[in-house]
Amino acid sequence: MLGLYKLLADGRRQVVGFLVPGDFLGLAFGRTYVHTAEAITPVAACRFPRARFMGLLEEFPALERDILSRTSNELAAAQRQMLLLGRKTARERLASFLVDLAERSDADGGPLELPMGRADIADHLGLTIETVSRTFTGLRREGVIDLPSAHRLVVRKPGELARIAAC
Amino acid sequence: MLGLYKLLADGRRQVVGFLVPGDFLGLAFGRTYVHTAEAITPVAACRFPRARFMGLLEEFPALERDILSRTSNELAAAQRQMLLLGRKTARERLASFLVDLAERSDADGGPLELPMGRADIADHLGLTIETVSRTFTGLRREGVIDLPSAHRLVVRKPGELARIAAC
DNA sequence: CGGTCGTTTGAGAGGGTTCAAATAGAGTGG
DNA sequence: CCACTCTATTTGAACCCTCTCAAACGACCG
Repeated sequence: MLGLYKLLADGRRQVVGFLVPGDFLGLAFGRTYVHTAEAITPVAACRFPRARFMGLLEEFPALERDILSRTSNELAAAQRQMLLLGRKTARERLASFLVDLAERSDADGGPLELPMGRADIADHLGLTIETVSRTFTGLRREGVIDLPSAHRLVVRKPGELARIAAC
Repeated sequence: MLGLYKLLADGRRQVVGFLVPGDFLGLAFGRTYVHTAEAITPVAACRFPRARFMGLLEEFPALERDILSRTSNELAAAQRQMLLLGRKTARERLASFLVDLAERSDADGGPLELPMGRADIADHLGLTIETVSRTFTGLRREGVIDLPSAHRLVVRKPGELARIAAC
C-alpha cells in the first residue's frame, strides 16, 4: 500500500489518498498534479516512460477510457474527502474512513488490516495523532469496533459505524 | 458562475468548487460522481444527451483527451483543496482562496469580483460565515486587501497575501 | 532483557463555532 | 426621492472540540 501526500513549507502534511495494488500513480495530463508517494507496505511497481505511455494511449483508445474512468473515480473520492475534511467531526471522519476501508477490503466481517500508522490516518483525516487515538478508544469503549492490535481492527456494529459516518 | 456542492443529511454543506464559463458540468465516467449545482450569477448552459456525448467522444479522440486533461486538473485542484481543508488555518484558507480567485480572474490588480456570498465562501473553506467575515476584516485592517463592498475586493499586497496563503 | 519507536492517556490552552445583536445594503412601493 | 422591509454582512461574547505539551504504556527488535 502507498500513501500519497502533499506538504506545506512548514511540514504540515495532508495524505490525499492511499493506493492499493492495481492503482496508477503519477498520471498527469493537465497542467500540474504533483504529490509525494510513500510506501506503507512493501510495494512492487511497474514503471512506464512518459512517451511510451502516451504512445500506448494513442494505440489503445480503451486504455484512455479506462484512465479517464479511474481519474473520474479519484475525483469523486477527492470530493467526498473534501466534504469529510470541511464539515465532519473527528468521530464522523474516523467512522467514514473505516467504512471506506471496510468496503475496499476483501475480508467481510473478518479483521481489517490497518497497514498505515496513526500519523498517516491523522494526516488523511485532518486531525492529530492524539485525536485519532482517542477517537479509536471511544469507538472501542462503545463496542462499535474492536482493536486486537494497533494495526488490526474488527467492525462489531457495521450499521452503527455507517450511521456515525453520517454520509 | 456556478457553485458545486455536496450535502450531509443534516444540512451541512461543502462547496467542492466554482465553475466559470467554459467549464464542464456533470461529467461522470466512473461509478459515481454526484453533487448539486447552484447558479451564483445568471448562467447559460449547453446540454448534451449522454449517449450523444459518448458518441462525440468516439468520433473525436482529441475531445476525450481534452476531457481527461480537464478532469486531471480538477483532481489536482481537489487535492490542493484537501490540503487547505485538512491543514490550513482560517487565515491561510481565505488567503489561498483569494490568490486562486485572483489568478483565475482577468483583471490584474483591478478590483476582484466576489459573486458568491459569504455562506458559499464559508462552505468552500470549511469555516462559518462569521469566521470568514472576521478574517476578511483582519486582512483589511492590516492593509493586505481592501473591500469597497462585500462583493468587490482589491488585493493591496499580493506578495503578502501569497505569503499568508502558505502554499 | 533493554532500548527505541509508536500508541495511548492526561491536563490545559486555543482557534473557530455558536448564539445573539447591530449594521449595512438592496429592492419596493408610496 | 425617501421611507420601509428584508436579507446579507459584520461584530460581540461565551463555549467547545480539537490541539498542544507531557508523560506513561506497550510492542517490536536486537
